[in-house]
Amino acid sequence: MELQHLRAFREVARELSFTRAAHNLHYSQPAVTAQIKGLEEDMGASLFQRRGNRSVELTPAGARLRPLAEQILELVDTAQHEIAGPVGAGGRARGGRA
Amino acid sequence: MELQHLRAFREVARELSFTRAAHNLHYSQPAVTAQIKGLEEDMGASLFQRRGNRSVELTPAGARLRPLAEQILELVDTAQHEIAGPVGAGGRARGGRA
DNA sequence: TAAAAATACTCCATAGGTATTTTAT
DNA sequence: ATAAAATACCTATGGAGTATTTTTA
Repeated sequence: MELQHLRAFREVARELSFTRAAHNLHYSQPAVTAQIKGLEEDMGASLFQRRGNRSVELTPAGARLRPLAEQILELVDTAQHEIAGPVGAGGRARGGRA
Repeated sequence: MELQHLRAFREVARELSFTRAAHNLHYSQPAVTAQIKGLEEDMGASLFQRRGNRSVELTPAGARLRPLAEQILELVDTAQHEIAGPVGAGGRARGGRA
């Protein structure tokens, strides 16, 4: 499982569109398709029900993954702020915080 | 941030040794060094205090990251079980717990 | 037919390995 | 001198893009 794939998954789940998700994430549509595919293989389950041109919907597995993905990404975000941000402590404040 | 890097981080943090962590994770020592380095650059902070041959210790930033990393990886693990487990065929959840 | 996802193909970045060097005790 | 991490170097995998095809409403 890769965080990038989870991000793609989250976006597609929100948009219910690979194309829009790709646009939002600044990826090409095929890239998102590949990311989701990779995640699906990784999870051993289909996450979305694709149907040609219109309507993408979450499979039961996708629906179960959704909240987990959000939690994970939120935690990652927290980590990024907790660590990257207040690094000055213990080390040395690089003149940042006002 | 990459999950693989977090796994490496977690292992090094536990072992306080790049070599042992590498061994446990079935990676080469340089691979782990690179993973940690990547994570550090990604986080914008040193995570370990390396000192030549002996003694690796967590920096304050590393210490802060540790619990977050464990939470994230645990959640990932949960996801892997929740999704990959009860899905089986890519089709439908058969009376799965909802 | 149209709109959206999948596929084919290529390129480049990077992850990983082996061999070696550097570092600190 | 030794033990451990860092560095150098090479290779292979895969992630991303563009162009195109397939699909179904």
